[in-house]
Amino acid sequence: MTSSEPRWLSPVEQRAWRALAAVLLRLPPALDAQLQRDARLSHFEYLVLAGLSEAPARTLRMSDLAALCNGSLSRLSHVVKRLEKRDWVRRSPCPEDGRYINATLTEDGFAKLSASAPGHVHIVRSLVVDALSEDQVEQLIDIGTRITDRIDGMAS
Amino acid sequence: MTSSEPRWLSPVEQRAWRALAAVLLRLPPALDAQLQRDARLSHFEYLVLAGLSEAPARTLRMSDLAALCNGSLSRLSHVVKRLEKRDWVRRSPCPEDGRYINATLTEDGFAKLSASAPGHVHIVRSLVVDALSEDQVEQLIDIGTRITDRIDGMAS
DNA sequence: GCCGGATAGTTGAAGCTTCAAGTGATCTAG
DNA sequence: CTAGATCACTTGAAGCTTCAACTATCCGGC
Repeated sequence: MTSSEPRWLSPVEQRAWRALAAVLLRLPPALDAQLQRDARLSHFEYLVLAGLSEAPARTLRMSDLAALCNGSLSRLSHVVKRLEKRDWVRRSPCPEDGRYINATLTEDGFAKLSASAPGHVHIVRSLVVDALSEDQVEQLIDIGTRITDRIDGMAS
Repeated sequence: MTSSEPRWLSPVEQRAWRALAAVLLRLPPALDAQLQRDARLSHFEYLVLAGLSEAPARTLRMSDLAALCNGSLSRLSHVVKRLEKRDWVRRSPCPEDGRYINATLTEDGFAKLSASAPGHVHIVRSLVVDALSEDQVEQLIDIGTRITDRIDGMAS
């Protein structure tokens, strides 16, 4: 028998998966709603600005930035185009290797991020961090890492 | 001082939040990719079929189904329209209260779900459930519930 | 040197979600 | 009994993401 009955989830496993699925479905809209309302920014746009702000010279190659933000290069390209239009990011080809493009956070972009950060941190605290015990915060690091490691290992 | 310096995240809290954010950004595409490739279904479409399949008479009101699937009524309405076009779901007004609409899983829809379920369960196992220890699976129930409870309490 | 392949990024179309506005049914106050 | 409010749902447009195709640069062998 090549493909017999699959191993269905046990009741506990089902509850865990449903709990995670609910978070996957409902947390992103909640985060986006706050950022959209208070800063007219999507969560992914915020991540791009935040990622650049912590890089040396506030500059990162597009591909490195995409990996940092857990997004595809195509998605990033579209988003950076929008951010460039608002003068929060600038793009310039890398002098050493013409294939690379460097994205740089502008002064305006940094100001925008600084203004938006408190509100964002506040909702992350109230919906996630402050909802969990200290142990759970530690557990979340391990749980999240294990899941993303599995996703990384998918190209096998 | 009305709004002083916000309480930034501690290093451990940051790592936990980043780990969760990575899951939010990368797990849904991974699930969608498998379902799209093997069943030409989005994860949300799968959830709709699965939700109906477990309901009495494989029928649920649109608004109850939306809540069950953690989606907006508008989103569900669009998705059910697509599923109806493929003859996997049927809609009919509720006789008792003309405001409600009942969505029913068809025989074809049930067959489609049955055919898609093993592949979906397999990826949920390999990316999530089997990646975690027993304790972590239990913890995930509590962590996820706490987060969604906070989101529920947002209308305050 | 130069051709083929690999790498980095962009683009446009198609598809999905959200938002705001709209429809129609039912409740409720007077 | 009826006018207005509320509720359940739908719709169309706008915006975002994905996918596949494309451009442009660089490396490696000959």
